[in-house]
Amino acid sequence: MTEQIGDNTEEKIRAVAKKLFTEKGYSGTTIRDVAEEAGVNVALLNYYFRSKDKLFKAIFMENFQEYSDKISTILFQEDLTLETRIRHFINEVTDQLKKNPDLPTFIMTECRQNAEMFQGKSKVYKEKFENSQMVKQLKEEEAKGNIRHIDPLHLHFIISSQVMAPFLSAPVLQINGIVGEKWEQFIEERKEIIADMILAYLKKP
Amino acid sequence: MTEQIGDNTEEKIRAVAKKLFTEKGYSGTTIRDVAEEAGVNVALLNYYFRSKDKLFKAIFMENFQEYSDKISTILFQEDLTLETRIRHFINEVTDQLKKNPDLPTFIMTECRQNAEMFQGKSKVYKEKFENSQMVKQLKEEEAKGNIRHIDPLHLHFIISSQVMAPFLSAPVLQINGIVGEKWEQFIEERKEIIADMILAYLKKP
DNA sequence: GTCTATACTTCGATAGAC
DNA sequence: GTCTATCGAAGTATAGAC
Repeated sequence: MTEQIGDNTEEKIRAVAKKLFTEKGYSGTTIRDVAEEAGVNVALLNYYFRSKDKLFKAIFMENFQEYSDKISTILFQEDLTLETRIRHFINEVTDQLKKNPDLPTFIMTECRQNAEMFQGKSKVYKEKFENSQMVKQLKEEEAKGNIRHIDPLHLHFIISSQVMAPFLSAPVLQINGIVGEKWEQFIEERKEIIADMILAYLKKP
Repeated sequence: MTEQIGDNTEEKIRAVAKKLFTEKGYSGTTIRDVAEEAGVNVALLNYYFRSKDKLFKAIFMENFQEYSDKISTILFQEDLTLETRIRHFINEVTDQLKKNPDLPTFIMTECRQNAEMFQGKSKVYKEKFENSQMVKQLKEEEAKGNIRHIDPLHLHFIISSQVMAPFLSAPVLQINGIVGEKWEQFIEERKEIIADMILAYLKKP
């Protein structure tokens, strides 16, 4: 009973920083904002995290890892048909992002301003992807004449960008009144539309 | 012979600022950077544009207008079949963005941090879209049984986000070696894939 | 129009008391 | 662990000479 989850100072700072960094980006966020909203002072941030940069990286890499692990899992899972895998991928990654709606923006912003940080991770991911069940399956189905030819990179990019799009564009949608209940519905409807669209394309001879 | 286009100081500042703002975002850009790269001093920026904020908005709104005008034109053009309109839209908007590759990021960042600025523009655009040839055509073709039903908002969002995706994700693609010649090729290939994909979906009963 | 010089503000970081 | 106080660096804005 002495401690509630997320109730200690370090967690509080982390939570606030995560919120602000994803909302306003690295440069747009000041450690003073974070401190104020967390109800502490600036010195304490540096006590826990040494610097703004380290605070950022601590939060960011945690988020990113979680997300890319989820993706890998589905890409490699053994017992799925191509169609099921694609639907599963779209549904799971969407749900994952719903829990972390600012992650796509987070990744984009950071890649733009801090590319070096991703060089390594990205190379590993690329190799994993190329050896995944998904790519293997794409080649097999194409050879069997079940689907048309598509560069796996293109397919992967299309799926990923379609899943991420409403999160990246959330502010634009918001301006158009797609918020709250409507937003939820919009995202859910997209799951099926996107999957159907990709599968319609693949299946067409 | 006394003046070359874009060679006067104001245009020079505007050009440099546009470059830096789109590269590094608003917060990431300093007026000292702009001044230095434009070969002038800080005071001159404030002489022409009064403040960093006004400089930014001047450039931004100019870019945005150009882009949304292009979109409107294609949405309203009279003598196009639905298929041609979709292909045309994808091709034209892609080409437009190739000339202005940082505009999507520009818009996203700004909507996130400065939503009020778009409230008006967005409402107007939405009404225009709902009364466009494209939406009219969608309803007609659906009534004729030529295409399946889709909420025009979903379709518009899918097309737009797919066209913008590689620009928003440029840094991620860059990390994966999609640069220069490869980038050019990637974008061009996508034009056809995206169009085929959307049309495959629509045409499927 | 363009420059120098400078006042004012904000930010990240740290020293040191408790 | 947490706070106050303060520093140096970077940024914004303006006054005033040319």
